[in-house]
Amino acid sequence: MSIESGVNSGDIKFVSLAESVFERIENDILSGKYKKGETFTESRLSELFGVSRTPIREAIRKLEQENLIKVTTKGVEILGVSPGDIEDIYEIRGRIEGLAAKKCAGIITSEDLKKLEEIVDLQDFYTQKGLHEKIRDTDSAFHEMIYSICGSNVYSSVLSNLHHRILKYRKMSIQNPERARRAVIEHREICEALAARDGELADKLTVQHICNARDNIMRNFSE
Amino acid sequence: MSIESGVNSGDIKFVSLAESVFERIENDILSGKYKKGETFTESRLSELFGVSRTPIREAIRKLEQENLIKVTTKGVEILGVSPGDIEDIYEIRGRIEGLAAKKCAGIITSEDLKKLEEIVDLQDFYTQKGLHEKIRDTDSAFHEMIYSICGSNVYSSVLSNLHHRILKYRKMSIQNPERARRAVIEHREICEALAARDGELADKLTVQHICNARDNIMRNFSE
DNA sequence: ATCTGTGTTATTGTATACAATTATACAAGT
DNA sequence: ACTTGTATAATTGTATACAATAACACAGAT
Repeated sequence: MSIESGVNSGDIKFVSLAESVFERIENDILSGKYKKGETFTESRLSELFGVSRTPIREAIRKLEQENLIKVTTKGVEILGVSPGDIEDIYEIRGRIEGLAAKKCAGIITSEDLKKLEEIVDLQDFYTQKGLHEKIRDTDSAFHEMIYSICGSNVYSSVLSNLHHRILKYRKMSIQNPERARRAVIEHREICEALAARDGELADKLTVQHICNARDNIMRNFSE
Repeated sequence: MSIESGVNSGDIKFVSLAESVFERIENDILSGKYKKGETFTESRLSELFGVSRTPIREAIRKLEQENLIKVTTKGVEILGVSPGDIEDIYEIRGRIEGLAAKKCAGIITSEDLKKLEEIVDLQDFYTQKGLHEKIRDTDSAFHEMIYSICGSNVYSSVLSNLHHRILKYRKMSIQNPERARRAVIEHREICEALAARDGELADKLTVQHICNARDNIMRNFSE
């Protein structure tokens, strides 16, 4: 995130090379930079990122665990996320993200609510400006915040992982200005339901929101 | 698995130390051997498993990715799976495992079906003998097979991960002989629905099966 | 007594050397 | 032509040495 948004304390956190390499490779895969089937040797990645094989290997283990790569005797093979996976991801999110929203309604604090509304305001602002990357980042922030608030590590990790995996496609989706505007409105409605502590409504609105997002993405594929 | 069950080819697969250490630690955590909050230094794990820190660290990265441990500056802290997580896991499985079964009905082959029935036969056998570990292993095998057959990496990885995490509690559950017998019957019914290619029925039976398993486990907690 | 600074120790993070494994090319035999 | 064996090279797997970082204990000042 940017300077003003992510700073809660002035702490300077040490980030290992292994961790940053992991994040860079993950992002490259999820944003479609590497093609499915492409292979890299550890040495190649090592010189590509300018670090030794040790942190590369640690990053590889994490990517392996996320099913984004496959380790073979010839190197690391990119698996990535196929268009076919997208439908499954939306199917699952459609069934459980509403529940997460319902959980939120019962326990959300006024500070959480304020933060959530600020995120939507920002998303609104970026949508009017047409800044796609920023729109997607605030969109991510909204959903991640819901996952975080809902108070369940299980829901949070499952949903976060699924939402994360469709990075590339969400960016495509949001380039449709009509859909981008609609998404802001839907996020606002979810906020209002949470503010009213109406779990059933938050559930219903979230399910509908995900269904709409799914339809929009699938339209992109058929065009 | 045992010698006779897992052998499809005579291949002797090389398994790295990192991989086997990962599996051993994961199993130790999931079976409740290590308590939540317990910490280990890498050196301690290193001498515990008789290997250098390198494979230990690679195993740690994978466990970290599974949210089973947390790496701190003082060592590796065990997070494990809390009883509170169990309800969430069943809630999610209850919503999506039925869908996976439905997918299976459309594409299952007769070989798959035969294997699945063999698993249930074995589970039946072990249930009559009262061999808890074996019962749980065949129970795992049944569900993992469904995940594998359904033809979706997304469903498979999400469900497999969730199912895997409740290892300890499933063992407890199955020690109730009445529940163990019931589980065999329910598995058979799911098999029959799949054999008849009845997706709706397979869905409904699977959802009910998970609901029953959940109720049984929750009973264990309240007693 | 409490806070603060500093040296020490313990621990994780990284690089590198070496071992083990697997793939590949090529030759020889059938 | 095709298989089979073998040497070679490429790659992953592991151990170890060292660097960076963070925790800790303790002395000294206020």
